[in-house]
Order: sequence, then structure tokens, then C-alpha cells
Amino acid sequence: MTQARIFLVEDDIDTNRHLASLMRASKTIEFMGTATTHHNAMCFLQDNDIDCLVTDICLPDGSGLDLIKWCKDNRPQMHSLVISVLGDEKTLLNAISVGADGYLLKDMDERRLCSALDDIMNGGAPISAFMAKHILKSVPQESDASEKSTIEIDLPQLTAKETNVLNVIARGYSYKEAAQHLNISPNTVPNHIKNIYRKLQVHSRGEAVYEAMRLGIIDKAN
Amino acid sequence: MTQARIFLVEDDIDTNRHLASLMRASKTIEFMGTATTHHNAMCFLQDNDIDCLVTDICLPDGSGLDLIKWCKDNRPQMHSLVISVLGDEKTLLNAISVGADGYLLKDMDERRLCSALDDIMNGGAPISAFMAKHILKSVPQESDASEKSTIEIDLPQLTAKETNVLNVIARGYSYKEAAQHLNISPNTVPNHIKNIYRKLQVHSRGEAVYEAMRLGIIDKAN
DNA sequence: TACAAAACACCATATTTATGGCAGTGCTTA
DNA sequence: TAAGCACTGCCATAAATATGGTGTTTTGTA
Repeated sequence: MTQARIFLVEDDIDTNRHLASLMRASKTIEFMGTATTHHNAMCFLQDNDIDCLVTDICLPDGSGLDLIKWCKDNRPQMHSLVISVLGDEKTLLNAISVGADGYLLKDMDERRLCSALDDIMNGGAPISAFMAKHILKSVPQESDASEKSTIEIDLPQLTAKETNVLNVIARGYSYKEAAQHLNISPNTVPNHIKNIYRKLQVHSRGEAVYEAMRLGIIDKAN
Repeated sequence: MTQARIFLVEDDIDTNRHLASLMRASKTIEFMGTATTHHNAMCFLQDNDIDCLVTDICLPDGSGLDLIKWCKDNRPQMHSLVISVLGDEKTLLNAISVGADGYLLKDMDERRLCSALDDIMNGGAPISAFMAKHILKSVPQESDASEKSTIEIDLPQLTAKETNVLNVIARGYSYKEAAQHLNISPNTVPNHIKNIYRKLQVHSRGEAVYEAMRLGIIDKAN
């Protein structure tokens, strides 16, 4: 069997070095290179053909999930593995829903990484033990295991208006102020908020803003 | 007059290239190099002597403000200039309070950058016009201009308890639930919240969580 | 065109919040 | 020691929120 060609995307220097050295040392891996940014990773992916992308989620100029999405659309034969410090089920489900084949927390060792990559190249879906628990909790009645490996998750996908409302909420606007700012009736604002809460599965402004920032729906610089 | 030795820290690839090329082309600048991470910047700063640090605030592995703070402590003769996309006064005041000599928004051109650097090397404090307005708004009765260029700003500094409360607020806890979780009386919770709101200058949960995440008081991965 | 989704609007109400004031304890520091 | 701050506790209330319901118009798209 030939070596699996792996490309690593990780912006944390220490983690990057650690993983890169693990990969270089592995006999089953042909280490193709590394990037620390979404931009650089895209540049590489567009020009090179690899077998598996190993990427962090939080990159300085974008999301690793977007890289995976791009690969799923443009390199359907490619596999992908997410490495992340974020151990919550929402991040995990996000990763899976964009097509990630595996999700590992950053504190894994060499044996774990290699076996995970082996799993992936053979069609498996390695998940950190810690994360597996979350999956079981979060995907209860998904009984008809289809042939397709993609798990159907409805991500919280907010509409443009809902995002607008969420942003003014984050700025501390009341219903009335938000309505004025968005040029809609004060009676409509709670409507959008209801939908936002339902989609994000939260029940207060604080939680909504927290989740939204975590998920990248709203961020610091707008 | 000799050239000013400048070191650039900027994680956004495009901005980095743009500024680096401006600096390389400038006759008044001796471009010493560039880093995209806090870690790499520190490595360079520890081993090299420069005249001015030009840094972004948001770096993948830390804050550019920490770099400035380190320089103020260890290289007192050095100057520093912040470049940022964040155009709010809190970020600006944070930068100034750690000792930044100037604060420019990222959309400046060559002339602006060079004159800003000239200003700094001559003891000035260049600020984007847009930011200047914020200063005037935010530092009203600072009348006795001392010889020292450091401006005294009291950053929002939350106590441990307040941070705890803020975190549970972000998770959507009500007063009662928060009290239970923190083992205090439900009557005490609003107390902390009052203080949090005062310190962050906000008036709702949504705004509080937003500000706290922006300021790095609470973040995704805890 | 017809259906689904989004956006809009309104009403009602139990719950929660935001915010004021008042006060005791304990620790740190000038 | 006195001042200051963190933390605690309690009371009160106007305001805002969270959440249910019902219904119309607009918009995108199968």
C-alpha cells in the first residue's frame, strides 16, 4: 500500500510542529506540507492533489470547516480530519455536517493520530472518546443508518434578518430600539428572536450571543 | 538621520505583504522583518534591537498588545504602533493603556504609514482621524497632561466572581440557576451583574456577553 | 404556478431582568 | 486604623424578555 498524502493546516505553532513531526516520522504518511492560514491552505489545495486534509477549525483568517467544505465540493475523493481544542458537541456536529470524516481533540498522541488516519483512509470515522459521548447524547433517534457516511445534521442556519437582529441584540438594543434600527415593527422583533433561539437552541440573550460568537455567526469586527 | 529599524507583526497574509512592501520601499525605514504570530515575534524581539514595533492586535496565538507590553518593560526606548481593523474606542484605549504610541486602522496608504512612523520616531502619537474622535469622546476630563505620555485608563477589570457570573450568564442561566450553580444567594447574583454592567458599560445580557468576548474576558473554549 | 420559507404584524402574559437602595463581613493596603 | 474593595444578602419595582398563539405578504424556487 502506498503512503497517504497528508496536508496539515494548523495555526498554533507548537501544535503545528508537534503534528508535523509526528507525520514526518510516520511510515504510513507522506507528509505533503503545512499551512497556518486558510488562505495559504487554499493556495496549496488548489494546486496539489492529496489524500487527506488534517485541519484545525479556528484559523486566523477563516474556518477550517470551509476548507473541508471546499474539498468535499472540489475533491470528492479526499478525506478530512478535524483537530480542535473545542470539545463541545456543536462544534463537532458542525464539523461532521460539512463533511469531516473524523474529529480529534488536540491532546492526542502519535499512535492515536496514525490509527485515526488509517481509519479514515479505510473509510472509518475516528472520534475522540470524549467526543463520542457527545455524539451519543446529541444524535439520539438517528436509526436508519444509510450507506452514505454523511450524517444529516441541521446546523443552526440563520437568515439574513435573523443575523441582523442578533447583531443588534449583541449591542444591547431592546425590542423597541432594534425595531427602529431595522425599520420593522416592534412586534416583529420578538418573532425573529424566537426563531433565533429555536435555531441556536438557547433561551436568553446572553446565551444567544455566546453561541453566535462561538459559531462565528457574529464576530468582533463588524 | 539614520533609518528607523521597523519590525512588522501581522497575521493576515494580504495585509502583511502590503505593509511589508510599503516598508521595504520606504527610504526612511530599515525593514527588519516580519512575523505572523506572537510566538515568532517574541523570538525575534528577544534577540534583536529595533526602533519601532508595528503590530496587529489579533494574532492567532495571542495579543499584539502583549508584545507592546513586553517591549515597554524590556525595551523602554522602543516605540510601537498598532494597526487594527477594530475601530472601537475600547480596543484603542486598551492599546494606549499598554503603552502603544500610535493606533492606525488597516486601510491606510503609504504616505499615512510613513508619516505615522515619522511621528512616532519623533515622539508623536499618530491616530487615525476616525479614532481621534473616539479619544475625544472617551477621555473627557483628563486635564493635567503630565510629562509622561502614558494615558491612565481604567480598563474593565472584572473580579473572579464577576467573571464566573458572566460565564454562567453566557450559558443562559437565570438568576436562580446561576445562584445555585455558584452556591450563593439568588439575591447576590444581580449584585454582581450590576457591577459587571457598570464596568463593561453595558445594560443587557446580550451586550455584556458580546463585550466580554470581544475583550477576551470569556471565550469559546472553557 | 404552486409550494415552502422568510419576513412581517399583532396580542397576551408569566417570568425575568435591570437597577435603585441599604447593609454586614472580611481582606488588603496606604 | 481607616479607607477601599470584594463578596455577601435582602427588598422593591418598572421595564423588558421569553414564549405561546394566529395570520398576511413577500420571495425564491421546484
